[in-house]
Order: sequence, then structure tokens, then C-alpha cells
Amino acid sequence: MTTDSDTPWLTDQEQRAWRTHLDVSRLLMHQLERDLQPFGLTNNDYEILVNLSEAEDHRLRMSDLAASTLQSKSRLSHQITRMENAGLVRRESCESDRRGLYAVLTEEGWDTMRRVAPHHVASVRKHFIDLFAPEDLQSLRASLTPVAEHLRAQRGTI
Amino acid sequence: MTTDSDTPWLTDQEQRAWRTHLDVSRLLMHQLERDLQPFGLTNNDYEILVNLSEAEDHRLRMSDLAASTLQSKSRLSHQITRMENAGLVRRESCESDRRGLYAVLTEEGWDTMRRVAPHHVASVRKHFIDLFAPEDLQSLRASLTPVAEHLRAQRGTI
DNA sequence: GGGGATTAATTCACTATTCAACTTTTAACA
DNA sequence: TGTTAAAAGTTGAATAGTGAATTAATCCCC
Repeated sequence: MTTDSDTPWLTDQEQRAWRTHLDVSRLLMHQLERDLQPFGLTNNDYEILVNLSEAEDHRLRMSDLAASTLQSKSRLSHQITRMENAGLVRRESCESDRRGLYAVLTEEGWDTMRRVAPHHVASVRKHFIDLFAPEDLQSLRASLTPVAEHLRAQRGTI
Repeated sequence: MTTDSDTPWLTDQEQRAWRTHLDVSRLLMHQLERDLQPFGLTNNDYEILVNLSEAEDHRLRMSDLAASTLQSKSRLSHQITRMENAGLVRRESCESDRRGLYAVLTEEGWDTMRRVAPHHVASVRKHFIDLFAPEDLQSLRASLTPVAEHLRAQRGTI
């Protein structure tokens, strides 16, 4: 059993690193959300638009989209319904597998993406990327990559 | 105006760093949430418990707690109501300012905290801290700290 | 080719979060 | 002092997210 006295508590240094990471994650998401607000988009909306924009024919299977955005299928389903109501995407059935559906970018969705992307990139730069020295950004990525891999290996389906 | 051609798009390196950071944030929160589930706590619950545990007399003003957990007052209010119903905290009125309220850890809340903390720390170690070389953790903190400061300066009230 | 497991996606009921409106108390200051 | 502004906190309605149950199609393999 894990008892208090044999618990490897975080050192001061570790604690600081951990809390800083937490704070940055949260504050950053808030700031990006705020910067997207004038365009009527949430972070989640934007991420869907990015994924579909980069996909062949601007379409992805619901499952794939859920996997690449790290969301549950249920959540994605709701999300796509909202975006469908907003006219940004539509669902299309899949011929090769009749259980399946594609989420497809509409014209309006694509226009929105092209219009908003520069502002979003500017926001990401301003509040994150440009605050690092280039070599620090590299080592950030280098040290974070194994963490991401570890975590991907851990999770089943979200 | 920002047009497409003068947008300083992210380089490949930058993009990778950015997406890795995003993925780690999200996957990590999910994993920690999952590890807390057996104890009937959410990440939010746990964070409140930590803050109150570290506070003098195990109590904090609602506003201070909201500020230190980076939540809106409204959200915190709902959160504390839930935790009050679960018996983990209680509200106490403040003599010096009769608008004010304290959130106070109950005995049960404190017991819960002591019981769960070792497991949570283990989880943070396993899925984050121990995946870095010590010097990498240091440079992570060093490069993230200015970002946190920048973001704190940006936000008004969440 | 037929029965059972698996997969894709949605739905339903519940819980959590947001945002604006509101109440009460304190602060400011003319 | 009065009276207006600001702050602390809550509430309620609307929106978003979760997890289990459900439906429908496909896969497997004997």
C-alpha cells in the first residue's frame, strides 16, 4: 500500500515545473478562445476546421476526426451537429461502409477557415511560439514528444 | 489588414512544437482525471482540495480561490456547491466583510485529501514528471515561466 | 451462409460550464 | 451625509460534455 511516508512527493523544482505547465495550458486555451470569439468560433470549432481543411477532399470519417482531435465519438457527434447547424460542415454518408459518415467542410466552412486562420496563427504566435527562443522551442518539443507518446499509449479510447 | 500572403504561418518545427504541447495538455488532463476517478474526485475537485489544504486554517475566500484556480466566480460557486453536497467543503461567512464567504475544508475533505494525494502525486510522476530528465524539467519550467507571466498579464478576469 | 463479435455512429439522461442578471455590502467622494 | 460606483458572491437559463445504452452494418470463421 502507498503510505504517506513512502510517497515520493514532488520536490520544489518539480512542483514548480508542474504547476507552470498547468497554468500555461489553461491560460493559453482561455486566451486563444478569447481571440477566436470575434469570429464566432470556439477552439473546438477551429480544430475541426483545421483537420477537415487538411484532409483530402475536405472530408474525414467521424471516427478518424474523433481520433485526431482526441475527443470521444459522442462529443464529436454533438460538436458536428452544432457546426452543421452553423453551416460550417455537413454530414455525408459513406458508400463503402454504410455504417460510416463523413464530416465534410462546406463552402462557408472553408471560407471561414481561410478568413480566420491568419488571425489564429497570429494569436498562437503572440501568446506562445514567439515567447520562446527558437532553440528552446526545439527542446520543448523534444522533451514533450515522449510524454505525448507515453500518454497516447496509455489511453484506450477517450 | 492581415492577408494570407503576409501571414507569418508557423514553420514545420513550430507547428510540431505547438501541436505536441496541445496534445500533451489534453492527454495529460484526461489521464489524471481517469486516475482520480476511483476516488470519486475530478481534477477540479482535487485542485480545490489542494488549494484549501495549503491555505491557512484550510480556508480561502471564494474570490481568492477563484483567482488561484483560474476559474470564473460563477463556475467556482457551482463547483463549491457540488463539493459542499459531497461533504468535502463548507461555506462560512466572513466577519470582516459581510459580502464575503470562505470556502473551508471539512474533516472529510481533509481526510480525502490526505488519502488521495499520494496516488495523485504518483500519477503526476508517472505520466509527466518522471518522463523528463531532471535538466529538461528545469529548462521546461524556465522557458514556460515567461509564457505564464505573459498570459497572466493578458487576461482580465476569466 | 448464418450466428456472434466488433465497429460506426448516435441518442438519452445527467453533470458541468458559461454568461448575464441580480442581491448585498463596501468604497468613494462631493 | 447621501448617492453613486464597485466588489463579492449567487442564481438561472442556455449551452456543452460525459458515459452508458442503442441501432445498424460489417467482419469473422466454422
